[in-house]
Amino acid sequence: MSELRHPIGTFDVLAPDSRRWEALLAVFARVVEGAGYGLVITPTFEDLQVFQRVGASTDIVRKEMYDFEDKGGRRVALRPEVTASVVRAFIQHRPTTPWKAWYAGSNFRYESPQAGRYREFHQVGIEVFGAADADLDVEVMALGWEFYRALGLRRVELMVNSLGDATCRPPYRALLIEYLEARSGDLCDEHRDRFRENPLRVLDCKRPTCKAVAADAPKQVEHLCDACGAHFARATGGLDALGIPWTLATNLVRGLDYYTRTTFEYAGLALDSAQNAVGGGGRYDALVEEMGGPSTPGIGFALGVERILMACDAEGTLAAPDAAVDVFVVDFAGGDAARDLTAQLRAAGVRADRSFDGRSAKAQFKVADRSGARLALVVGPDDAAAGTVMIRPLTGDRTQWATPRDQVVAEVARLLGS
RNA sequence: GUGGCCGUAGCUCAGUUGGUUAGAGCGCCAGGUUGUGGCCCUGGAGGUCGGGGGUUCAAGUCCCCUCGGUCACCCCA
Repeated sequence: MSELRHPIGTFDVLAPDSRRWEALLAVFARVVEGAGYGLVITPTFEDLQVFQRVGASTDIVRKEMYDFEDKGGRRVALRPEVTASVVRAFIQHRPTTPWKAWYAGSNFRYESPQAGRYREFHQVGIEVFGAADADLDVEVMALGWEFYRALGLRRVELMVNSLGDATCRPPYRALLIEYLEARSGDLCDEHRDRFRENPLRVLDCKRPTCKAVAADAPKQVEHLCDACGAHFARATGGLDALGIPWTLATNLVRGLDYYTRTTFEYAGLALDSAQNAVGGGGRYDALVEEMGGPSTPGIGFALGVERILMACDAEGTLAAPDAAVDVFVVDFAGGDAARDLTAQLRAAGVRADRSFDGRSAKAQFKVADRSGARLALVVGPDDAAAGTVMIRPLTGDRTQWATPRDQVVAEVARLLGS
């Protein structure tokens, strides 16, 4: 066992597994860029305040944040999620709205790892600022849906809820507290004392006692104000119009407190329930203003890369694409040909590899075979003296032939093109 | 933070009631073919048995501690 390892809750991804990551990111970029979203790159760490303003009362910010003091005495934190950073960037740069952004990157939460849960994990996501239209909710939910479909996933469920807004959430909240007050004896230990601070959390509690209470609790969707009700009807009607199946999840409460109106989650039905949340998001119309910016509506989602890959494993989709070079140069005449030919081939757009350290012809051919190359270029002492290169197909009819050294790159390009 | 299970070669694992120099398959390297891959044959490299302490004539094996992995609770992606 070597002494140095990756930190707890982190992991390395090497090829060929990493090719699945490349493929996943390429599919995501294709889907969202095809809808007018542009890549936004924000820092991996931010001033601690950026995250504290977003969710001071949530576990993610309270207990799981990787925060520390840097050498300049600043309190900073590795981002536990990306939305806060993107909001901060929006406020700082004030791009024209509607601003449609996508991202891909690491997030950090200090908790003990288990299946599908890591201290550093990866998300892809989108955010849109400056449009309150319910049709945008439809677009955002549909893009996530399309992305899963594009990966080949079939067993994904879209769950939708509305959390109301500043008009209808407070009265609903009061109603919920009143209900919980009457049933407080039936709540789990944790929520019996704490339901007054954050009553919505009880709806999300997985303990059987709380679940029973939550089942009969008043539902926000039945107590929406007229504006939120119309918004929700338009958003869900839009999903129906696009033929995207969805289910109403009246107890859906997300882990961050900034959501308003439409909230949603994607569940991977092929996964165990402990890690079946493969993505989630919602509207956050008050967040930009809360963080010190102009009053601006917003909506977005974040999808968990590790969870999605688990779902792909479970559904047997998204195989790692084969990576292969086109040509492998076998040189046992001193190495000049391997050095020069690989450079010339690459300059001509041909993927080319070679061996090093003067290995035997047999060893070089073994590596050539493993490389997946279609062609080998062979240069031994006789070829070098004659100024020729042997072209040898590595599959099918393996008859090889000699080609003049100064024509071989063009010849290879022609062979590969056909 | 709490609990279950698990740590032997790069990987997957075997290793008997404690007993000599810890093994296999795969992978890797070399040779069999002084210039030609996949199959085959032969050989080789590679291990402080996670670490520390203890019991014992003797510990990969038993005990304690510790570190790590993994899964679950909580929370979430």
